[in-house]
Amino acid sequence: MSQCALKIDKLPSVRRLPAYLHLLRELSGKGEQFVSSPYLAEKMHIEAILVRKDLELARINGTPRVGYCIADLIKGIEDFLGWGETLDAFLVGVGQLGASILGNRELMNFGLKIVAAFDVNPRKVGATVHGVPVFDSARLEELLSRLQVSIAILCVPAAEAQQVTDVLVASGVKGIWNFTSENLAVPEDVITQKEDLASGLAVLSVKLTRNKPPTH
Amino acid sequence: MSQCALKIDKLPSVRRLPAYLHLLRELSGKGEQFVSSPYLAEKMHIEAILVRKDLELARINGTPRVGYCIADLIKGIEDFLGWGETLDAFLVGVGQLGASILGNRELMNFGLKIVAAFDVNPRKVGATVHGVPVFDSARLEELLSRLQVSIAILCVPAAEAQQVTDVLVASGVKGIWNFTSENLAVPEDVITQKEDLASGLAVLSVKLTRNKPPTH
DNA sequence: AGTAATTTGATAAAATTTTATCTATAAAAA
DNA sequence: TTTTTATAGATAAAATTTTATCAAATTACT
Repeated sequence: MSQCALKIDKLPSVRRLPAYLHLLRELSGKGEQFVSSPYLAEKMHIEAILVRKDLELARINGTPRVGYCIADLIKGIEDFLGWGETLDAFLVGVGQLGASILGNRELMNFGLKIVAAFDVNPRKVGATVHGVPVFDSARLEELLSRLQVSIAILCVPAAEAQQVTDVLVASGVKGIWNFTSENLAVPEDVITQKEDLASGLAVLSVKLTRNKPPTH
Repeated sequence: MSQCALKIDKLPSVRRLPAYLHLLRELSGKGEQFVSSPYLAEKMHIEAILVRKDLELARINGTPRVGYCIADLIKGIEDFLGWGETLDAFLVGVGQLGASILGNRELMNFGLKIVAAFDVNPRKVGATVHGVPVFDSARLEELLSRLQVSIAILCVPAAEAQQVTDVLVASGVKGIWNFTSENLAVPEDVITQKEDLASGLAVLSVKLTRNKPPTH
């Protein structure tokens, strides 16, 4: 087995890393130097041992009775996620959702900088939404190749999702953050990440019904 | 072990159910009667056996060589999720994100009906956003007890999240769909579901970096 | 009618994720 | 200084989730 083939999945852990990062930055802002796994566990509502397992990804050593150095942890997590230097991204589809993503100041803290947005609506083209210029979707291909952007945020209506995706892929986009309800078809070397509001609601619904007193 | 204590977790499966529902409704709309696990698997980019495992939750029997009855599946999934009859919900915080959630027509298909929104901004109070009236946040407690709403969608700034949560909990809210970056503290009998944009981005980032050719 | 092909569903295995246990270590307290 | 306490980290166990295997069932084909 080659040194490159080591599987570093741990997707559930990866999913929790941004929450740690958020907490750690908050603590850092308050001037804290160290943090312990029990502290983080309490905040995150998980077990301390799980926190330690998660933080193994950051490859930072803590010290007994003291905890982890917050600055090191932040750096370690950022490095693991590749959020050291921010990546440029395009956003396609400046509807309600697209606009709210453009307005999300926090994204910049997450390794992503949206440098341009695209829409088919002529009344939106030319405008600037939260500091991001909106271009005509017809220029997507042109600007993609010009700016060498490899990440796209997809917020178009479901009916157009696959078609836009095909353009993105053809222009060399390697990662698509998919906010549509479509299951996109892409080549093997393109990564898609689908965000699905409903899945969270499903979890909430199930937990709520399980929480109710039985009705028999 | 009592008959009520049987653990019906399978959270990953639960998370996928809405995606099945979406596909099934689409097929149903096209007049299809039956669907097979290999078909759904291809659409969802997962294995057929996993589809069958997931669909066990709906407690619907398929027939060999034919598949599952789409109408039955839809009903079974809706019932499992408690999405048979829609629940009323309040939305608190009509910012960009809140407004985009109010505008999400699909939510109604997911067992949730937002009957009122709340904001502290006097310029928003009194308005109607996507058909939902916006009230002053000061009236949250009053209207919660009056309308007996048990689900809240939290879209306020992080700094106010816990404070608003305390009001919600005090007024009998049992489920909070949390779109803030705060880890809310709530009593044991209150369910919170935190939506975290960044976690999806983390997965995308990690997969992208793992996808790259090694640099040594 | 008989055969082949496809799909479900049951059972089992494998993989992943979470939790538990224990030792070593560093700091605080006695 | 010695003892106590809290925490990290290693190892192991348990729980969960995904994948595999195979028999039974049903349809389509010969």
